[in-house]
Amino acid sequence: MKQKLRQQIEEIAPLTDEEFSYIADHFTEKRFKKNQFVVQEGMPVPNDYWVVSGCLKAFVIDGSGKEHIIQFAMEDWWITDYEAYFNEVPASINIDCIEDCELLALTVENRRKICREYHKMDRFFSVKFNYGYIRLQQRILSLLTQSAEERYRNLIDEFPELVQRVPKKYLAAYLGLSRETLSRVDLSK
Amino acid sequence: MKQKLRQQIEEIAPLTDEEFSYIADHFTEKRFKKNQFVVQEGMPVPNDYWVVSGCLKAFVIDGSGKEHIIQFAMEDWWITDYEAYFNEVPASINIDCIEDCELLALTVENRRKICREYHKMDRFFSVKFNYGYIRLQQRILSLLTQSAEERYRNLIDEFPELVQRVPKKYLAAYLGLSRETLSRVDLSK
DNA sequence: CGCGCGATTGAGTAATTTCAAATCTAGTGG
DNA sequence: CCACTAGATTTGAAATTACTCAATCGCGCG
Repeated sequence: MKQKLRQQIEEIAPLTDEEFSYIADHFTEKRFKKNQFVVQEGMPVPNDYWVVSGCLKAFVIDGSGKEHIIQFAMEDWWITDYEAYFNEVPASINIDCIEDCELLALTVENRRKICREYHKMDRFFSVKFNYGYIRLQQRILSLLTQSAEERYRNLIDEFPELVQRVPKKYLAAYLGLSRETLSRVDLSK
Repeated sequence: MKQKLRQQIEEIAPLTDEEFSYIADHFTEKRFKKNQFVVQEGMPVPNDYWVVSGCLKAFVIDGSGKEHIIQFAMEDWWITDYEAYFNEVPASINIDCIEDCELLALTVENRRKICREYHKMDRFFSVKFNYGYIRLQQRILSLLTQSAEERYRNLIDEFPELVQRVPKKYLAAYLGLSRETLSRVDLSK
C-alpha cells in the first residue's frame, strides 16, 4: 500500500530500502467512508494526507449556503488544510470524501522529523510545494482569463479522470459557475 | 539597503552578523526604471527578486490583447516567474515596473547554495512559500465566492497602500473585472 | 497651453445566475 | 427482478451582473 508512495518520492529523491521503510513508518493508514469528513472547519488539523485510493474535496460554504471547492484529491495527490496544519491553528476549510478513501496520514511532527533526518525529504516536499504553487497560479489565470466554457474544457483536458469520477455539481463548484451553466456547455461542438 | 532584508529574514530565522553579511553577498542590487521589463515571456529567468523600493506587476496578455495581473509586488515582497526560475525554462509571464525600482536579485544557484549552507535559509524560504501558497488559495476563494464589488473592497482592506499607489486599471486587471466595472463601484455606501 | 493617460459615464449587449419544473439515474428494499 | 426514492442533471424563462464600445472628463507634465 505504501509502495506507490515510494514511487512518488523517488521521482524526486531516490531512497534505499531502509530509508524508505523508516520514512514509511512515520505515516499511518486511515480509512474513511464516502461523505465522511477528514478535516472540519474549526477543528485541529493533525495530518497531511496522501491519497492511496478514493477521491476527496476541500471546500468552504459561503454565506448563502453555496459550496465552493478549493481542491480535489485523487490517488497520489496530497490534501489537507495547509494553513491549519503548518501553523497548528483550527481548520478554516472542510475536507470530505467523495468516495470511500484510504489515506496515509503524516503529522506535522513526523513531517518535521523526517525532513530533519533526510534532507532529501525536505527537498521532496519543497518541490511538491513549488508545483502546487504554480498550479494555483495557473488556476487563478484560468479564472481571470477564461469563460465558463473554456474553463470546463480546460479541466477536462487536464484531469479527464476526475471529470469522469465526480458529480458535475462539484466540478461546477470548483470552476466557479452554477451547475445549470455547466450543464448548458455543449461539449460536442 | 540590505538591512530591511535582514529584518525580514530574522522574523523567521535569526542570524549572526557574519551569517547575514555572507548571505547578503549572494544578492546583487539591480535598478529598473518605470515601465522597464524585469522578466519577459520567452526569456530566461535567472533571478528571484526582493523589492527594496518601487512597485511591480506580473502579468500575461491574453489572445484578445487584455492584460491579466497575476501578482503585484511592493517593498518587502518577492517576485519572479517561479516556474521558469526553478525549472530553468523560459518565462511564461512578464514582470514590469509600475514605478522605478530597486531590487535585490538572487540567482537559483546562489539560492541553492545558501539553502545548503544554512538550513535556516531553507526554512525561511519554505515558510515564505507556504504563506504564498495560502495567499493564492485565498485569492482563488475570493474569485470563486465574491462579486466584483466585494473583491474590490477586500483588496482595499488587505492592501490599502497598493490601492493608493497603482492605477485603477491595474487593480481591475488583478481582480478580474473591467476598468469600467471597477469605476462603477460606489465605495461610499 | 495642450497632449496623453487614466478615470468616468451612458447605452446597448452578452454571459451567467436564479428559480422552478421536468427528467434521468443509481442504489435500495421488497 | 421491479418499483421506488433521493440525488443529480437538464431545460426554460426571467433577472442580474458585468462587459463592450464610444464619448467625455480631469489632471499632471513637458
